[in-house]
Amino acid sequence: MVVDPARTYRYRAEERLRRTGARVTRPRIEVLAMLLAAPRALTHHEIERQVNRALGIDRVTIYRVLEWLTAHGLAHRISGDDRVWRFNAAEDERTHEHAHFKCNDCGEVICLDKAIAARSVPLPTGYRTQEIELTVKGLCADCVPARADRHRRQGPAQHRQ
Amino acid sequence: MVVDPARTYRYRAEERLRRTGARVTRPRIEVLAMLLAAPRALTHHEIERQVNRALGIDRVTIYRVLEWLTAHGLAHRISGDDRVWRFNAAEDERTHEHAHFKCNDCGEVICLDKAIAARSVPLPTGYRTQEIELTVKGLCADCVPARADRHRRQGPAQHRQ
DNA sequence: GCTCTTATGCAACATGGTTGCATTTGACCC
DNA sequence: GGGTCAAATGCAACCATGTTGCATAAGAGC
Repeated sequence: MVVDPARTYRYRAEERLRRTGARVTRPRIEVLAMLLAAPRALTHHEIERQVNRALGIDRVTIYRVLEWLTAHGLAHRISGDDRVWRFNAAEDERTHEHAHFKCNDCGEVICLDKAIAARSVPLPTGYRTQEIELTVKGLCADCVPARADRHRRQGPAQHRQ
Repeated sequence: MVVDPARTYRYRAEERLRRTGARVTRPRIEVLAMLLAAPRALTHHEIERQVNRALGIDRVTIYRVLEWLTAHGLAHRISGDDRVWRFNAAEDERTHEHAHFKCNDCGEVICLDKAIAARSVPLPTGYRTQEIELTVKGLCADCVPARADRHRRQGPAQHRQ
């Protein structure tokens, strides 16, 4: 039996939305489905390009949907050093460990959640830890081979947004 | 013997600038002196408020000076989740470990460099680590006691910028 | 299908940072 | 001390990312 993959993600998205008790709307379904389908964290831009073009959903709505999904634990937001937020579907509706990898060349961000035990870090007296965020930066599998080459000719790639 | 502390920092700043071999200018001296004097990372805003008001140095120049200091290893840039860059004087002109504490209440950022051994983190096949960035978030010594209290009355504080 | 709340779309705005270009200035040389 | 010239500065205009206010549309319970 052949299934349209996008449809499957939409269905899963709808289900999750329904569980929150809030309204299940087209923009929420589409954005969450896109996050569920993505193998890495997506920027507002990437989502807008697809969802706005296909369905004419407004960019402000997308911002608001992303904020709402984050607030309701269906997605989480990763802030990098390029001043662009990236979003993931929350794997299992509990908070995750905020461990990420970011490619210094193409800007790709992926989650590393597992494996990273958030150990305690010594702080000055009186300070209190609430969360620990670990970001590994480097080169992703696509950029490791491409890099030396590309740099010789034209400098680093534009980051995906 | 009594010494004007600001003058001392300016002197140290000048010395470091001179060692780079590049031009030693007023904006560079002032900005670097301010970073050297600060016990925590400063935002462009904080620097601008002081340096622009006192000396009329342009905000664009401050941006460029900060960029230049960073590129020359005299300062480093910390990017938080509020889309604001913060700057530290580089302690010893070698790269540091990028371990920071950020207060979730007032936004203060301090360096934790020591103590945090950058251990290796397992990545997917083909990925390569270049740097590891560790940010601990929580409450600073000033905000731990103030918080419960303030929250009851008026919500969290504005971050410093 | 009616009603009421909530979400959406649109336009205008805010913030943080960048670029282009004419003018000024630090540093080297005499 | 003064001349020279590349490099730094100041200014204005710009850009990217994200926000706000408000009128309209559309879920969901009945």
